[in-house]
Amino acid sequence: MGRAPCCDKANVKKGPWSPEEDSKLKEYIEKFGTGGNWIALPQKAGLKRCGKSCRLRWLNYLRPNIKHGEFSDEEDRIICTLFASIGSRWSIIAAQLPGRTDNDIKNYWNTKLRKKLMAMASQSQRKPLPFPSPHHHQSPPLSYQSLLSIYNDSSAASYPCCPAATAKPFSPGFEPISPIPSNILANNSSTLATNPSSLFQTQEGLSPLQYHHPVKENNNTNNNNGSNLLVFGSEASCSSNSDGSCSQISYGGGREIKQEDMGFQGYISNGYEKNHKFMLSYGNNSVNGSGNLNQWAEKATGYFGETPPLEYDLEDVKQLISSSSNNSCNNNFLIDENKTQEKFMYYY
DNA sequence: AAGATAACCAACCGCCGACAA
DNA sequence: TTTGTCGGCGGTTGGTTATCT
Repeated sequence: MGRAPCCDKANVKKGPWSPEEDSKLKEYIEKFGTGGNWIALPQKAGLKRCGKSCRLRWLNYLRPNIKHGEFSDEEDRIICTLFASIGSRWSIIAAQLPGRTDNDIKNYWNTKLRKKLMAMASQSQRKPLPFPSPHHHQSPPLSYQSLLSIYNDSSAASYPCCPAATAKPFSPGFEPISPIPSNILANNSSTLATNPSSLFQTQEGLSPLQYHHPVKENNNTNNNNGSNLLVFGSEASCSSNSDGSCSQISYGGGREIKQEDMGFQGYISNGYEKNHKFMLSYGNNSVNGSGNLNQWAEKATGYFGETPPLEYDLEDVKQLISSSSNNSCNNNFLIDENKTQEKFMYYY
């Protein structure tokens, strides 16, 4: 049984929005809000548009505080990192980049960022690879892992970070990663079956994303010296700080994350500190370099040759993150040697 | 200058999950 | 439990602009 169309397609306008339509929509929403019903909105607003179209136009273009234009290096890095961790879940990635829309980021990734990484890779092909390449003995092509590594290296100059690094990988303008609601990455969802987060599954088959809720700067109970910890780890749970507050929130099942759930703007204004560390840990595998190098070396696919298999992006980017943790101090990922399970962790 | 090609990006489409009846 | 509706998401399309030949 097919689904009824959301609107009478014969009587709705399609194509680019005119300034008049824009102002009508903007005016209406600013006055009355969406009313929680996009389908009914165009009629009320006097627009001959599909409700979905109105919603998209509002979210991607008319909404206040939308940022257009060039992406910064930091934004690039964040996109790469999140792409590596959660894949093409643009709405989630967008929620971490205030002012950017999922559509924007998706377009940017598909048209520029991926190519940017490729270009960097081809430039650096004359240099020795940071990884052994068992599959290609001559002129080994780069994998996406190394692409991202190259990216991190090339932009590292602006972040003279070093291991002890409280140096922040994010630009001063970057806001904290907001709490990822539970629903985000439920490991038992069918969506995630094809989702990269499944790569972080533990041997035990547990892989929900663990998330350490950011704590306020003045919360001295955090055992990371004020760093907040985001863990994509093995167990859905909520751990308490000594003061009884819960600074670690884990997310299991539930509905999909919504951008408004992320609430990054309100969150930003709530006094969370902005000096963040970004941390990736693969648990035991990441404790020493060889683990990751082996991981790299054992990978049978995902190298880029003359015709880069872009479908391996995600896989490669993910592995890169683990690899790059050990090969460069100027990436965003640090190792938590205390972890015994594979975890994807963000400190901030 | 003109046509061809590439790059960009706004918008559309269809699927999915949540929710209510 | 089933069915219908809606919001939301991600993939894709197609029009426009920029660049190349």
